[in-house]
Amino acid sequence: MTTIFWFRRDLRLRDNPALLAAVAAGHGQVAPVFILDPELLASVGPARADYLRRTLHSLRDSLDGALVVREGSPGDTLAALARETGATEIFATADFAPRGRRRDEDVQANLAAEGITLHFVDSPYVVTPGTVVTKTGTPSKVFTPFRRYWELEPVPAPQPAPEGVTWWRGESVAIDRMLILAAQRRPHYFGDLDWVAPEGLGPIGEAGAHDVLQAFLPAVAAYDEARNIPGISGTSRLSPHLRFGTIHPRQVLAATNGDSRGSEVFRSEIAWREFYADVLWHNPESTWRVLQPALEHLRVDTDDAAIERFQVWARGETGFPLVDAGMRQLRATGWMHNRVRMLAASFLVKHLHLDWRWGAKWFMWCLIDGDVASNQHGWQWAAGTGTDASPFHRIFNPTLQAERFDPTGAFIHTWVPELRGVTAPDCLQPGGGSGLLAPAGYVTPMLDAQVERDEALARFAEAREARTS
DNA sequence: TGAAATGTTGGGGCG
DNA sequence: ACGCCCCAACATTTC
Repeated sequence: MTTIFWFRRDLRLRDNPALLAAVAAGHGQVAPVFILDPELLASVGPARADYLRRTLHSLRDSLDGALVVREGSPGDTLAALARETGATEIFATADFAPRGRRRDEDVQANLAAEGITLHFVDSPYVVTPGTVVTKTGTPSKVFTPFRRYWELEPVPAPQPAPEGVTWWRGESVAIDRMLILAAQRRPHYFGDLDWVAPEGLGPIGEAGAHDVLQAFLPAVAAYDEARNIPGISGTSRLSPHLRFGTIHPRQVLAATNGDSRGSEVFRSEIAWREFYADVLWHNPESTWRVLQPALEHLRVDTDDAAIERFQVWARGETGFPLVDAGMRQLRATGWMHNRVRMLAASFLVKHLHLDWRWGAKWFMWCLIDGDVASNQHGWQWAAGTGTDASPFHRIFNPTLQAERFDPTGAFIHTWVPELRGVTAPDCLQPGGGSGLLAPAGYVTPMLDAQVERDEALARFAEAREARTS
């Protein structure tokens, strides 16, 4: 009897244990479905929705056009599809983010009432969130011990794509309805910030993911140093593919298991992704609530002037070249180099005195790899509010970061064209330098970094005092 | 996966 | 030869 395979964050055919389970249970007869859930899509950012749309076209191609796309609530849609196909079993890869967990529990219960079994198999992670525990059986709140236990977990070998499957074919709505349903909920502080359709997204879909991985392999050995320089292509660029599961981290680890310092550091970055998923599993509220009680009442600005500052930051017009370069890269490509993400986040929290949630929201709006666990905890790390986060008083100096990580100004010149006529070290300075030939067209710095650093530390002291008194 | 302030040390110039 | 000072380089502390 035909089974249903519900695609979610695992948009691939290779190394997909849940899909293999669906094929086995259906004796080769499977109805592959992706559901456009208006409720969920409404708060998905436009960049990621567009990326997902392209990925779905690629998935449909690799299924010979058989991907069934339906619009509606997952429970009703799956029940209807079960009636059409006669299926009584549905398979999906388990989801571990708070909203997905809630949805999956509801859908599973509703389908069970109709005699349909929804099976959850595998996870988007090498090690399923919640399984890594210390010797005392408690989850690890600190990354380094987490990684030590994580590394001890067995890594199953990647499995091939299913063969000899007869894909069920049925009616679909247009994949491109994604663009209409997505990005409906805009926070007020975005104002009229427009969305720039990202360019240069790189190879799309499952085949694209493997192309990206292959292209990265020669660079793995140098990853430990190269990954910090935004001006060179030293990172894997796999994040959007891991986000949508066009490749599984198992497959990535299997290909990068060398013993160079570079591959060790790269595996560690995979471990960070899994650590954050694990933290979210144990603390679903950490999506929007700080994990450090001491910083719950850190004073942040929310008035009109603060909203204006937020938008200057989002547009990449702060006058701090490396921050602006990163923010413009984000808008133009839907992706930002991690080194610059950390700097931009530090700047929003420590120099602009804004709520990290605003920044996290903007990143989720623009990022093609935007993932609740990694994004929110990355922000909590930068804001000093997370578990095992950077202490609040670690404040990035935008100029020093530029001197260290973009010493020639290559990255700045790519994204801040106004500064192309200005060479390093001038182009690394606020406003692009204070030489006689001040760069035409570039903005003057929106603030004095020294002054705002002191202000951030004062607010930090204030929050700590309020906590202890 | 901070930065800045403060402290320590040791080489070398100099009287 | 010796003490003194300067200061770069590095280490530690503080925010």
